[in-house]
Amino acid sequence: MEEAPARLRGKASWLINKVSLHSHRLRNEGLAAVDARAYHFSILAALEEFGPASQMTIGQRCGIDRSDTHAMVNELADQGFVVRAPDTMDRRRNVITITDAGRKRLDELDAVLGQVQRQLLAALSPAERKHLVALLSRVLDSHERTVT
Amino acid sequence: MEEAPARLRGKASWLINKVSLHSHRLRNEGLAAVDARAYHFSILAALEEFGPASQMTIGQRCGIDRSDTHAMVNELADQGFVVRAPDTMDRRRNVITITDAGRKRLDELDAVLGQVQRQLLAALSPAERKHLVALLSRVLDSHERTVT
DNA sequence: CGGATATCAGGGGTACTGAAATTC
DNA sequence: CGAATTTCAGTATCCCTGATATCC
Repeated sequence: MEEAPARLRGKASWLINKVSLHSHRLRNEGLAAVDARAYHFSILAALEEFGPASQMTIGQRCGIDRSDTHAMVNELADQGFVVRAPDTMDRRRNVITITDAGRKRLDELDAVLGQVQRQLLAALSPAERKHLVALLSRVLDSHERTVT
Repeated sequence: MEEAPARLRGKASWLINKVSLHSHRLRNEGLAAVDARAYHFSILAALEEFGPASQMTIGQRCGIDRSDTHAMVNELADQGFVVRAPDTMDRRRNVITITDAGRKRLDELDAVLGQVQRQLLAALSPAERKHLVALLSRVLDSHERTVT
């Protein structure tokens, strides 16, 4: 790409969008190599950290839409990384539980995504990477807290 | 959204994706209020800064796909903000030129997007906003330069 | 001829919406 | 009854590819 117009280059919204595209590409390439998708990692991470949960709860924790959560849980269940079982206490719910294979898968995907972070932020020093993560976290928090 | 899993919160790729979603939402809301789209601003900015150009060149400068460039130029031409004329030197090309109305429109959209930046980065101090833009610019440059 | 541009048709992924069925 | 959860069907936008026609 040629040099972009100054009015674009200076805008955070444009930069974030462009960096997000590179991030998407690197992430999907890395995960495709192990036959996984980004949502797989998100869901497994939520189940490992917070324990078994309904699909609704998983979606809220990961920021995944209810429709998409359903499809992704299906894929993970087909691969044996989670188990879907009806909740005996509240039969509207399904309880999703991570399996031992799912835990291994989570660690595998975490390693892949760690490498993706290094590729994505290769131009920054370790201290700068932490600073970028901190700044983005504060921006994100400010928008997610106001929703509630 | 509830608190996301730590494995997600710490990853730059995940943060960028989430922030990008908020950015998209704020930007589209702001632009929709004046009946515009993000690509309109990009194209007008490129024409104003670099002068009349073919659709191919505009696309390269703004990072817009050739198919989308065509449709967006159509919209801008319908609104009288640009003029499309065949290039007398090279009749494969269309030369796109910004109009006076287009220049006014560019300033209008720039003001809207300036407000969007302030909303998006409301949690950060002016110095932190500059730092974030600088970090993102370096990340972006490192990925766009290697492509060539 | 090869190479470049513009145009059209359409695919694929992601985020999202509406509505039905079930259960609390 | 209203509210919550799951599930399915479908929409919208964006990014991208393939193919064709035209012209250098």
